[in-house]
Amino acid sequence: MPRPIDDLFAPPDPTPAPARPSVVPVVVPVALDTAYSYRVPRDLDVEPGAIVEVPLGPRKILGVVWDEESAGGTLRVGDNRLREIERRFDCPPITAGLRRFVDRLSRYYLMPRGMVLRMVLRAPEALEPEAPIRGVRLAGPPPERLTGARRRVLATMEDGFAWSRTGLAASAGVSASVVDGLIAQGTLEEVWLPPGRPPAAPDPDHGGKPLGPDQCASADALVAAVAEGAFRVDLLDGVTGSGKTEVYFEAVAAAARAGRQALVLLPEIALTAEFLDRFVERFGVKPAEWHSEVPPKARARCWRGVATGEVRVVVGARSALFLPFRDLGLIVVDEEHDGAYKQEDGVVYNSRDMAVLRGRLDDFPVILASATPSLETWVNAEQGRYRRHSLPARAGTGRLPEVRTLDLRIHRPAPGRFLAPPLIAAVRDTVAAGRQALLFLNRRGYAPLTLCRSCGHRFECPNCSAWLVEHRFRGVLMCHHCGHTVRRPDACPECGEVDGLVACGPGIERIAEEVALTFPDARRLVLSSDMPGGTLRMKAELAAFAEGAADVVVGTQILAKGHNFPLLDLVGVIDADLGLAHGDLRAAEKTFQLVSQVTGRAGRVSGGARAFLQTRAPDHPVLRAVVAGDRDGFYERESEERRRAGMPPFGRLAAMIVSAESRDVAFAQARAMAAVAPHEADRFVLGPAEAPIAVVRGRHRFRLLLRTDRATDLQAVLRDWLARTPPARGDLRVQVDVDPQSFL
DNA sequence: TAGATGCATAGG
DNA sequence: CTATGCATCTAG
Repeated sequence: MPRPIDDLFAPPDPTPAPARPSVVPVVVPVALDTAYSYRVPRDLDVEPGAIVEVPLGPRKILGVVWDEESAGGTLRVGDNRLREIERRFDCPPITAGLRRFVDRLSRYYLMPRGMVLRMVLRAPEALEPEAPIRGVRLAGPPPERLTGARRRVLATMEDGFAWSRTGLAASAGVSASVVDGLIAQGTLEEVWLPPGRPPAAPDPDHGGKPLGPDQCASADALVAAVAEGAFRVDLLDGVTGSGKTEVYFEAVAAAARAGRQALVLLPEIALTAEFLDRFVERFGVKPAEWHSEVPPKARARCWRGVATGEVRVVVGARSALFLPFRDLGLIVVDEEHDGAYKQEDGVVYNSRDMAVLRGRLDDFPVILASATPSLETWVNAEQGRYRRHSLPARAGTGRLPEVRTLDLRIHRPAPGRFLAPPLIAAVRDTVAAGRQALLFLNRRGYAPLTLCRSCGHRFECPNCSAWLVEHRFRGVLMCHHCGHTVRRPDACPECGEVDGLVACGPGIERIAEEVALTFPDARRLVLSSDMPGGTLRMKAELAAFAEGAADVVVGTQILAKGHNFPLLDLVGVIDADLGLAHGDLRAAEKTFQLVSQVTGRAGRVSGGARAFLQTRAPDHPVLRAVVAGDRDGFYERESEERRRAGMPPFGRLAAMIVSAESRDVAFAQARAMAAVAPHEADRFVLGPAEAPIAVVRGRHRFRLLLRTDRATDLQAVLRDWLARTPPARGDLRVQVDVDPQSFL
């Protein structure tokens, strides 16, 4: 065969092919930090990044061939007792960028490298080619005995197409054995169906709304950043409803045009059906999705497609950051301030920060979008590390609502009630005008405190010394710290008084009750994350409300998150002081974000919308900033206060999380660790009231906070603390939390 | 992390 | 004596 002409003029290969290394480092997805050495069989070709199967102790597990320089130990080249790599999977290698990402993340959060790699290898089915699906198609005459079930199957098959066995059974409403019976009769025959394809590539020119002038300017800057392709961070900072999504869609389109992959991170993607619709509108196809509710097959397909480069755009939750992109050219972190970006369980990491790290390691731009940026992002923009693009006004015909406080000391609700008269009047007007009202209270249940009228006994959690919250609908008292639940008693356990228990303060159920009494003719809807039906039902109800299926919605946090309610004219915040009181050092920031987001739901399409903040502290700077729409003023004051207190982002904050199944065991360890806290100059705090901060999967957790002013390496301080920590015994676990978002 | 091992205790 | 449960150890 003649050689191509270019080859004839190519200089001869200057160096002979390097001898294949006979021993390579392999990182395995278990709690180990250093790579282990394995021999490479003669007939096997492996390079760093190759995904392999290796023996480890008694089992065989996945591993990734690592780089000698960063393997974390020395390669045991001379050791003749090394075990051998079993096989190499037929799939693209993990890129150098992702390997460096695993290295850096594990250092930053003091996690064993293997545990971080485990998050990359989360779809083991993706490594084997997808098996063809057993399908059936019509092949012969109807069976002799034509039962009802069989008739339904045949009716379903009338379209003449091949069906998968399970799909057919489900669609016809019969069990799979009916289908098998028809195969045995010769009516149907078995065929192999090709496995499903990964989602089609988005079309950057499919559609798009015309952008306003501010949107255009921002979009142009972001598109230019993507075209240039180098690392930088852009903050897209636009008020609620300013059309940020459309703006960053242009950056995604630019990445698609440049033939590079893009990742859009969303908090709590399971709820964002609306986002997917907008994506389809803009790009003509659905994006590949990656989050915990994606079923295994689709998950494997997504992973594989991302690795081969076939999948161009992924929309995902925080874990999508660990997908093995072949050529990632852009990450967008939408609602970057959202706490859902922080993983608090297992490997602790904040994916907003790690998105920036990934962009730096692979040299591509990262876009952070939010109407209420986190303080650290705002400060980074102020200091010029991030470029800031502001969208100060709503897109289209929308206008920001007029926000005012309602001083509850003046506008007193009726006894035992929680809605102030002006808010009641506003709801009435709004509903009468055929528009919608939203009442927000960030507290689940009926009442946060139950006490005995005759002896003053308070119901407290035996684990946490927090008040038990009454859930009247379920008839229980429940601890929101640890989940401890008891049936609501009729009599006081202290003095035995019957029917003397009173509910104090409002929860969302109680507001719903008051709304039903106050507006009996309005169509009402209650939404709370703990209601039966889960995500699916919530999604449906949010969509129904957006379409006008109710006049008044009462709900918790869930209402603050990015939904578009075109008919919404009024927002009432039942307790705007909630969240300002407790000891969370980010309380002001979080309250500002939450109240801004929830009031920002109104007036998305038309002007004249209003928002009321019920409060006992109308002069609180956070509320005044929301009322005045003075975002920059708020951020300036808050950052000044943080700077003075040496709190993040100006000082370093970290925590040890101590957990065990037994509260006492965990607490004892926390105390012991407090005794060896690292450095006199570092200020150290055991969690507030020395109470467990949470119970996660049945484990009581304490958090030990470390605040340090030293310009030293936080990791070094923590490593030192860990080293002097008394050894964890039994099921006790100690883990590090760098820059915790809250310590309550 | 997960499986193997070793030790203490309960039951016959 | 075995069965069982739990803490501890270790992997190339």
